[in-house]
Amino acid sequence: MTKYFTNKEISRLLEFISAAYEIKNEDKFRILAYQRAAVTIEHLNREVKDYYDEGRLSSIPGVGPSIAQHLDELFKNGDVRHFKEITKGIPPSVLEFINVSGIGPKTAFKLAKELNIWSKKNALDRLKKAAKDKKIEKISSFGKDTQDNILQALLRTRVESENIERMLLPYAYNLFQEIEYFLNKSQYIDEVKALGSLRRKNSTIGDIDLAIKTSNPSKAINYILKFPKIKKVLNQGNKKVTLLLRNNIQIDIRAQDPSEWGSMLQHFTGSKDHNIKLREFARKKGLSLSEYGIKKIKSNKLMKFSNEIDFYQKLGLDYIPPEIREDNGEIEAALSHNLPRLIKLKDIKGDLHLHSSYPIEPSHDLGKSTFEQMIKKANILGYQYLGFSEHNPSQNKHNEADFISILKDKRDYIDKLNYSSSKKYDIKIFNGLEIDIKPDGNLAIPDKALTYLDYAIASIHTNFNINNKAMTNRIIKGLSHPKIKILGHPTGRKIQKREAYEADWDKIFEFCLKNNKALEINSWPERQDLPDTMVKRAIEAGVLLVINSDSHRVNHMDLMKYGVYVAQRGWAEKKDILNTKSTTDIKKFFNLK
DNA sequence: GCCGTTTTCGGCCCGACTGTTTTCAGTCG
Repeated sequence: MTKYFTNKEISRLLEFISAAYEIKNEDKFRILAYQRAAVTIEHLNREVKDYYDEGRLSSIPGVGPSIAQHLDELFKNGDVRHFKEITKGIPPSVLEFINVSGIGPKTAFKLAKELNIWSKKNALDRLKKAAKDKKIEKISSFGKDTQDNILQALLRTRVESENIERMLLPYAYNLFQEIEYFLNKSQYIDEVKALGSLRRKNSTIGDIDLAIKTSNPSKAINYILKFPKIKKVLNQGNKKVTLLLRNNIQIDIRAQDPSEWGSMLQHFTGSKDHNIKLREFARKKGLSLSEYGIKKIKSNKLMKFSNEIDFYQKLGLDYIPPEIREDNGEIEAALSHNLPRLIKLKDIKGDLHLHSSYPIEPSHDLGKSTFEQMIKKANILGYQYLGFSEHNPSQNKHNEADFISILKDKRDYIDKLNYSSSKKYDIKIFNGLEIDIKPDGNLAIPDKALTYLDYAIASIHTNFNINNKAMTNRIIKGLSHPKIKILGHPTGRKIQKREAYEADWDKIFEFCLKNNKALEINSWPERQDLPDTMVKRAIEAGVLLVINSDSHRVNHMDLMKYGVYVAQRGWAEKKDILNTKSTTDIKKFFNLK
């Protein structure tokens, strides 16, 4: 009888084994191997259980014959004998403690032992109490400062566990701009740049990383410390400073000389996985990489780089855009000159998911801006077409005749609009609708009413918790009508609020490819749906995507850029995105004359 | 313990900062 373990549970288990090895002073490369396997599995976009069922556990990167065998045993028996032996004498509380910033395996073990905190339950609360009771400073090799730091870190860990966690990208970006504005006022700071996950345009951001270009780091850092929103300076040296702001956001700032600016950007942009892979690659060429440059290992000679392009070129690589530095094959592609030419915001020629205030008596929320206001904005954005796709009229308040009359009226209105606005703007207006896919897969609108539309988006807004097979069939059935051209916010996830629903995406991709349906990348910051990893999968499957803002008012139309970022992170090129195409091509895709 | 376009054996990313046992281990990114 096989047991089920989630990726997260397996990742935590391997992390615990790694910690146990570290506490026992085992070989550091074995520790590293477990750590790497844990991290890979945490970020895997398929279930480890699927690999097990296929007998391919060791095809997971970082999982070799030994770990594969242990995982095999885990799925078969529910536990692993070898793991039990290793973790013998290691308190489970250690796994809780190492989540606290500043506490690693060794410190965790010592705390657990000296304070006699064994079980996981309430481990952090008990640690906090010990710190408050000044028990930690009495342990040998610990002092008052360490005790204070642990207490402070525990208070922040608390916040994390309450799910306040990570910022959405726009929030992080606005905060960065505020800091940037302040820093740029200093005469000692030549340039300020967002690095880390912010520069890579991750959908969520933990800490804000940024760099300053300066020839006088100590003066520059003194200036930084005057930033008004600082609650606490977490650590401070000659080259970097870590701040905690009043909103509990952590800011890492790194100062570097202009001559080393390029290597520094590369180093601090990450991702960690990308950098590790890059340094391993460099090492094989006898080179060692750091934020200071590229060093020839034999001669110990350091080459400096003022820009990143030269840095990558020195390694024989094409310049890799920050958005795809995730160790997803970009280094190999850069070596063989096969990097994607990522889509840009200016490639976008229109927006096909807009909710106007047109009184359509919808099932969900109506937009707040008029057709005219949105067309005017589209003109400013340089768009060539727009698609209005309000939610379908509510089912329980309307009969078939009502549907037909409402949609016929909207058709007439749009036709007139196309005629009148064509004198003012060169923008084609498409008459769309966003239609609910009901739990049984039927559309929430009578067939006859669909004839008035140019196209429609089908979306799931209710009954998310059905099984994989039922959801897959529901989506495919919902997409089947010829007027349906787009699957809206396909996975249904809301970041930090709702998980994506279960579905067989390979099957859905295949259906879309065969039947000319596009999958949406919804730009709404808390959706960003499809997520980047799914974008990459969809593109590899050959499916066409469309980036939409899902605007409910005029200023939302500026959110398009966040959808473009997701597309970039998923390796999308212009050709992969429907709304980079001309009005004529869109008409063809909609089967219109 | 993992891994391979120099290798199936012999390597394995690199440096900053902190606190304390004051010379370096532990932790982090």
